Amino acid sequence: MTPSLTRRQQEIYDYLKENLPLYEQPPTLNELCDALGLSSRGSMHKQIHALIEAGLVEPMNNQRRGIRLTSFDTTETAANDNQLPMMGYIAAGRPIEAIETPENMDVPPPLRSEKPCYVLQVKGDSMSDEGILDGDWVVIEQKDTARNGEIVVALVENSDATLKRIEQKPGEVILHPANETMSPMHYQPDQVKIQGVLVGQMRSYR
Amino acid sequence: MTPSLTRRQQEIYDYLKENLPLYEQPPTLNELCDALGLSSRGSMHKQIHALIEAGLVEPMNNQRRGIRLTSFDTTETAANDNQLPMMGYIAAGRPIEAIETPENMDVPPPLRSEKPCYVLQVKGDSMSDEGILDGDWVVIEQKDTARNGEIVVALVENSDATLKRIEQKPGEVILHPANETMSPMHYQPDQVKIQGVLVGQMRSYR
DNA sequence: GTTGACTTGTTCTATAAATGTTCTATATTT
DNA sequence: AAATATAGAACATTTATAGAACAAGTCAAC
Repeated sequence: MTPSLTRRQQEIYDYLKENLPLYEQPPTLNELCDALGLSSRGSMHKQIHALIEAGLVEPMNNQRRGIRLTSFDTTETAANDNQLPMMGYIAAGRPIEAIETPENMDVPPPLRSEKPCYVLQVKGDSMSDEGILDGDWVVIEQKDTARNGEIVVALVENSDATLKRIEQKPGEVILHPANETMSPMHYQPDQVKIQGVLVGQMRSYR
Repeated sequence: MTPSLTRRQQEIYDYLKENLPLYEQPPTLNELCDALGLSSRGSMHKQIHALIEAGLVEPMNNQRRGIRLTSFDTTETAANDNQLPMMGYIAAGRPIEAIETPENMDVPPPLRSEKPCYVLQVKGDSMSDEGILDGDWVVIEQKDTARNGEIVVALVENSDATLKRIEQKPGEVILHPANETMSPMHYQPDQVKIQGVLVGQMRSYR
């Protein structure tokens, strides 16, 4: 959290974070007074100066309309950090094929979780009955446990990676293939290692 | 945003961006004064000079009608803005259900085209055989033509919107349902209006 | 060509208004 | 009492503008 601000300072700072991008030009102190219900330009200046001291607002040396948030915080606000690493390819029944240097991909927030995630590209049609087609990108949250019914990246016998719905019972793990003509596969719990859980999927038709 | 311009500088710069292409020749300072409501050529010169200092206008050393924008800013216009409007919901056989105020969604570049695009959310399982499930987001490029085999948003009889593969023959348009148990539907070309082409798809499992 | 009026960019000074800055005084809260 | 918040006055600087003077090019008339 930001270095202890007073109530008013926090209020003004919140307002700036929220509304500064909406102005065509940064507002004057008087305009800020109107917006926040002050009537003294001098008072507003004092508050702004405190925010400058706190390193949250760029120092504005006599510049008119010079109020800008520190770059530190614009990044934190705009949080345009939607990039996740694209780690390789996954095809049912084969190990994950990692690529040398993972490239970053944009992944919108709804398609990922707050936890660490990565992206794989699907090879083959083994999951087509689940709506995951050849060439799709899948977003995987990195974790080693899952709830029943989730689709997981599972490593079987330390060699084969698959993307399947998981069902865990005492002493048994069942992987349900998407294709309904194929029967579920039963394993001992120590034969199956969960590498991640499917949280998002993307496809390009171009 | 451009390196902090004053209010007037921004106004003049915006005017130039907007209107410079409309002049047969770049305007003189006096013409700019007329256009922007100044009466002093000297004042206008001072403002233009500030824009030159800021790197937004080409330096014009005594040239007549020498005002030109720097190429710098064309790049800034094409800014890295991955946001597309989420316009509403599409369910097979019903009109598109528009929402009041479209919200913006992040859409990674591979899932969209260079042309204007928008996002719809799918309702129902009518496209599940194509790997498009209930709740998926689809990215649509706004255009009224398509190539055979593309998936389009088609408006049939001005009332029903569907997402289907299109096949266009002379005098006939065929819409192929994803579900193979259903038979293709044949229409007159003027019964079908193409509203866009599917270019991307996203799904959240959370 | 040369001349001279005209246009146009450039530089300068002066002025008014807007706006940031600093200060003092007073209330309010803790 | 100390910290916080506010108002308002006084001051300083920036911004915007006008207008004069000058230089350099343009163009028509001779």
